[in-house]
Amino acid sequence: MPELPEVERARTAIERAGLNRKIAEVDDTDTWVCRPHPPGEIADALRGRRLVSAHRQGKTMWCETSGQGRSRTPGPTLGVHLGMSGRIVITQRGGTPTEGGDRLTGPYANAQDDPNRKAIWDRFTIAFGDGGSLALFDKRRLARVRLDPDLSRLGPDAQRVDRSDFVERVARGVAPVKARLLDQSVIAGVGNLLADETLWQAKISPRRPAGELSRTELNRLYRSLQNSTQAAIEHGGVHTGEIIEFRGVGRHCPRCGTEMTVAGVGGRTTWWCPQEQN
DNA sequence: AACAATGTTCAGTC
DNA sequence: GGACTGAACATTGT
Repeated sequence: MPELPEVERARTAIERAGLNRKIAEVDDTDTWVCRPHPPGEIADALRGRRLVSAHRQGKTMWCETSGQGRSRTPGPTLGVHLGMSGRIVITQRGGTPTEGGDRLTGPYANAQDDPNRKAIWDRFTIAFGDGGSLALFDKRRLARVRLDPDLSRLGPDAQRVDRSDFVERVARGVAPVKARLLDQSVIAGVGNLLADETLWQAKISPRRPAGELSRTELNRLYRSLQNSTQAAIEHGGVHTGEIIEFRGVGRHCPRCGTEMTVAGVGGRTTWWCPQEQN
């Protein structure tokens, strides 16, 4: 699931329900998700502190932490990347399910109250002193947790980049424009579904070489990206986009009725309308 | 059983 | 070195 809109919602959930609660214990024993930190390293760094703010650039999130005890010196930054399927689940005092957090829905709804969920799919957990917790739930296990994450290779956030910066960065090279949009060092936050949605809205073929787009097309692409991103955040995620339900064999373009085309572009399965997207 | 999956990274080629 | 492509990564769902 997680592209920029889902990560933004997770960040908001942390901001609303996960801050300023004392960290009593941390389970960082999944050495794959927490690599390269050895078990206990993240726990030792966080125990006794509090998360004090939640930030995001593209699909990368991080929390700043408080000093310990009377110390005014801030703690380390806790970086979280949701990977392909990670979600943040926050519980309140006494473990009440996810009030204010990201309630599990859709195919994972069953896992919400599954007693085995924690043991099997919670890859990283912070236990707060009040009895609640913040967990990284991730079936696919491609999520990442790390201290003081390196953000230097991320481009500007797709939601905050201004138009001239966007145009200058995207309109380069001979690679397909979709590949350019997916490159996190160019613009951070666009994933496979949001890219298809944006290109469909802008009526631009995903295969067009990025450097050959006209000024008009680039402006349209920028607008479409802003619109589809904002809509996805408000409506609950990229899966709420218009084009998403038209990914599938025999499906038709919701605007013109032409049968959708599928092919690999930029290394990902890509759907587009061959009639309108040129 | 084989393949795709909303993610990143790294090896290899030009 | 930069630009670009494709495979690998761990696991699940179809």
